[in-house]
Amino acid sequence: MIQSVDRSLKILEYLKEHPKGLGITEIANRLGVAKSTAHRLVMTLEEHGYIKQMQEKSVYRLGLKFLEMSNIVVDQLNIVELAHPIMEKISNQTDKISHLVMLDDSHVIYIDKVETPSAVRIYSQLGKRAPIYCTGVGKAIAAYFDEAQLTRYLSENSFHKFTKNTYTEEKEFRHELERINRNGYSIDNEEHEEGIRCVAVPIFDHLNSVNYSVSITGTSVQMTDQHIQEYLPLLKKSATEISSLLGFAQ
Amino acid sequence: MIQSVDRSLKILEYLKEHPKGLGITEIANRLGVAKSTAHRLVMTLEEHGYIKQMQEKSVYRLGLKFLEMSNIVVDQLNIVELAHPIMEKISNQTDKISHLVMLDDSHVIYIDKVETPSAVRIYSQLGKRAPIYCTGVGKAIAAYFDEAQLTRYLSENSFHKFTKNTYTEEKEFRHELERINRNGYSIDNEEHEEGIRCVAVPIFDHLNSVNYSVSITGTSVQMTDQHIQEYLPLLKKSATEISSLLGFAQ
DNA sequence: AGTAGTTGTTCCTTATTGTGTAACCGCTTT
DNA sequence: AAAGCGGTTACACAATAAGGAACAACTACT
Repeated sequence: MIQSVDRSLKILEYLKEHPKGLGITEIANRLGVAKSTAHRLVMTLEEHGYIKQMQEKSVYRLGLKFLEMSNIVVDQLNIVELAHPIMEKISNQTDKISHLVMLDDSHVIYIDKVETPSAVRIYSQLGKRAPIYCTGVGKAIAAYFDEAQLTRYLSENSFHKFTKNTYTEEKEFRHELERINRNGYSIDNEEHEEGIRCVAVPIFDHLNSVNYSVSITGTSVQMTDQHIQEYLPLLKKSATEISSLLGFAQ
Repeated sequence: MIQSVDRSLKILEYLKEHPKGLGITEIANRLGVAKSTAHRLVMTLEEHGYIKQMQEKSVYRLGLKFLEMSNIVVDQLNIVELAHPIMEKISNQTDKISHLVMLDDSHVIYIDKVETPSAVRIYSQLGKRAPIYCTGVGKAIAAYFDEAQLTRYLSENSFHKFTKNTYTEEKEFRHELERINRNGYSIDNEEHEEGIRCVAVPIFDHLNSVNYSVSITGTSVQMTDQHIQEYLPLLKKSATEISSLLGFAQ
């Protein structure tokens, strides 16, 4: 651990906790170093744009450089890469297919899946689009829509009755979303395809918004309510892991 | 300028330019120091969360710490908070992307944006820096530079011809700024990217100075001169609103 | 108005601290 | 099996960052 670098990063920490800014003397006191030392550290950080001196002088704040950097970080948060090993664990422990989907307007897109050798092959394709209203993964995301998003979705999409369980009434669908939001998970009870059930949970990103979800899928024989309750803790824990890899704090 | 701190920040810069990550040896080579030195610097940065080692080992990337820090920075830029609802109105009424930018030396930084679900996705990133001379938002601000600022800007920056419409002659550029100053709005006529046009207006703060601007962006098909004239009253009114929220008295 | 007490900033000498050399470990390749 | 590639650790030396003191600019109080 290099002392001067460590000190400079501590300065950033202090400024983070004091958004109104700190002066050189305050910084020096907190660090327990001479003013001149603090000054040199601050100058170096300022040179690189990580902190900036306010025009009223005498206070320093965090600089815009962090915006630039965080942007790069967000870009390289490739969710598939991060989520894949976690999904492998899910599939290994449950011996079921796990899916990762992404919100795309009024649909979800399957962006990753993990199969297990012994799991029954269920037709699913990466890149496939599926409706929101009749899939576990879709509903898990929609449960976190705000009112404007939801009304817009409902007005622009009609509900096709794929199976006898498909929700087609707005009122019932809204109830279902509320229930999902309360429970933190959604179930697709053969609403899209006869004989296929799945359980899905939302993934939160660094902005606290839900654009992805992850699910476990199987035939209705493999996925009784009992099975689902058994898998839920693992699935929820996994989603939390993925969320925190995406920078979701708290 | 403290050498070790400077080096550590240079490492962050290298990692920014290599989102796929860099190894210790590569970092050491770029810095022109011994592997052990690079390693110690990297360790210190990692300790604080600014970089992280990937599980496949052997490469380091920027860490999530930047997300955390950038949130603080955004918070203290309360203009974003103030302007956001107004920008939402703009986007809703025009069904186009709106951007808020801030002057930063010889560039502008995108500090907020509002997209609409149906608007064509245009590549734009929060935190991105863009040149002043070839963007609508940049020119809207530069039009209010005083003579000293402008000559300084012109002497320190060269104009790269991104497209056939990019201004590269000082004389023409000065004329353009005068025109913008007279009219109160600027147009980016595919000067930065082919096929993208935008219209931007300046925002005044409590000191009557212009450090921000707000814009509407779209493809050249969506943003004909006619569209721009149609959107202008809304955009100007919105900028006035934001200005007064910042304490601009007039 | 003058003075005492802030602040940030600069200079210079010293020894603390960061540096490079070299060896080491774990891995893949030949 | 050994050579080559990565990252990691140990250590002696001297370059470099640290601290003290003095400065300038500013505010507040007498």
